Amino acid sequence: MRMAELSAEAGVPVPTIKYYLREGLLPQGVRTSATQAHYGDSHIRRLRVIRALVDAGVSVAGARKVLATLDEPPDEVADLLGAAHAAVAPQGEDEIPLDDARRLAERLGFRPGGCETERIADVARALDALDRAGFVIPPDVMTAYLEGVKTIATAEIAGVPVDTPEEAVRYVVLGTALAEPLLLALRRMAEQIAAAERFPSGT
Amino acid sequence: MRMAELSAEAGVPVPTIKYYLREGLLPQGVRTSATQAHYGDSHIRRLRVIRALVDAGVSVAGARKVLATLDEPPDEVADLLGAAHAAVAPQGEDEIPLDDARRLAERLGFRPGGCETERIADVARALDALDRAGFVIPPDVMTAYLEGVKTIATAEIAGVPVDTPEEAVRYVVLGTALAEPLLLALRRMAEQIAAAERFPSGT
DNA sequence: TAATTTAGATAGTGGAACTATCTAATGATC
DNA sequence: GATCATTAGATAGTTCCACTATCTAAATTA
Repeated sequence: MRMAELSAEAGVPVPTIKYYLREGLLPQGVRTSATQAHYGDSHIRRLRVIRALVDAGVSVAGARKVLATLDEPPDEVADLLGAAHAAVAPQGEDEIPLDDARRLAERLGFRPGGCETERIADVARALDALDRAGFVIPPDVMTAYLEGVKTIATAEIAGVPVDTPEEAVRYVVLGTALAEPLLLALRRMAEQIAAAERFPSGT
Repeated sequence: MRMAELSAEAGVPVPTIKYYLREGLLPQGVRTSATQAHYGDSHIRRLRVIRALVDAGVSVAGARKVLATLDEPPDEVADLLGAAHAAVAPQGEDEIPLDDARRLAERLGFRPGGCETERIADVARALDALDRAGFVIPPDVMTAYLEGVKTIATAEIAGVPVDTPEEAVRYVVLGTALAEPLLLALRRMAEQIAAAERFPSGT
């Protein structure tokens, strides 16, 4: 298939496809001459994934990392997850206290070596931001956060398909990035439902 | 306090403060003459909240909505939550099928009137994005998502302080926006911990 | 009086994600 | 085989966003 058809199939403008090619998000097609190349179904699928990532709020640079991990996955699941997380998590350089975050990690069942420091730092940064805004999360709510994410994460990891490595990689890498908007949307929906129960329409 | 001091106290550059004033995120100070105004502690606190929102990934336009809700909150909790959600949720115009999202809402305990359609549409959009990427969430994992967000949302709503309306408003509005990065970071951490248990360092 | 500070207006910057144009070479069609 | 459309690759331009800088006239402070 040629560029025009790829564009039509995937619903992505030609200049944008060229941009993704330049940025290394989409592999080159098979060259048939100096000014022609042709593309296959894998390109269509890849384009759909790119759009999904970008729509999910992942930057083009982040999407490149995610896709690079998909293409050349590390062998160990922990490393795979680490790469997926590194591509998606916001990064900051500044030093922040990790103690509170570490305590939360322990409450989640953390054991030394069971989780990279960078993820603890993520949590620490989020806590720090809350703190700087003067916002305090009630202890009971924090406990529920831990319980909720534990439920979620345990099921996600239990759901990693072990039949073929490709499936596992796809599941872990894309699941990390693409499920985020869904989880946030589900939380908002659940909040409204819970609010309707507690405050039945009258304050 | 004058502009320079406000800037120093809040750690925000003067031009940025002026920008926030222009954009209506920060209320004007009390004018003492044609070229002077002075600011109070409320301005410092407000600036910290603005920075926290922006750091949390909320756009300046979104932050303006969040702050407007803080300043003039609706009376009903449901409306308050709705306004906070509307300010934070990604918005899309296109028509998408709501059926799957509605089914999830029902599994969360939805009852007609218990949740605005816009939140269901959010979920629907997230599901659609997953779908377009060809990514399928295993049923067990989706069940865990529902259970997890239900745990989280129930505790959050139960934690709404009812002593003073101001507290309730602050809790609902800021909690909606500021807890998002924390939840995502906690999920990533929990995933790594769960992965370390299931795949103990050797695929 | 002189130096500093400020409000308000206007304009400029840098990054991100596209989008457009151009050229030379191909491929498809008449 | 002439003509017209298409393409790769290069380069440049656009739009939006969140700032950041400059300027002026007035006011404050030293």
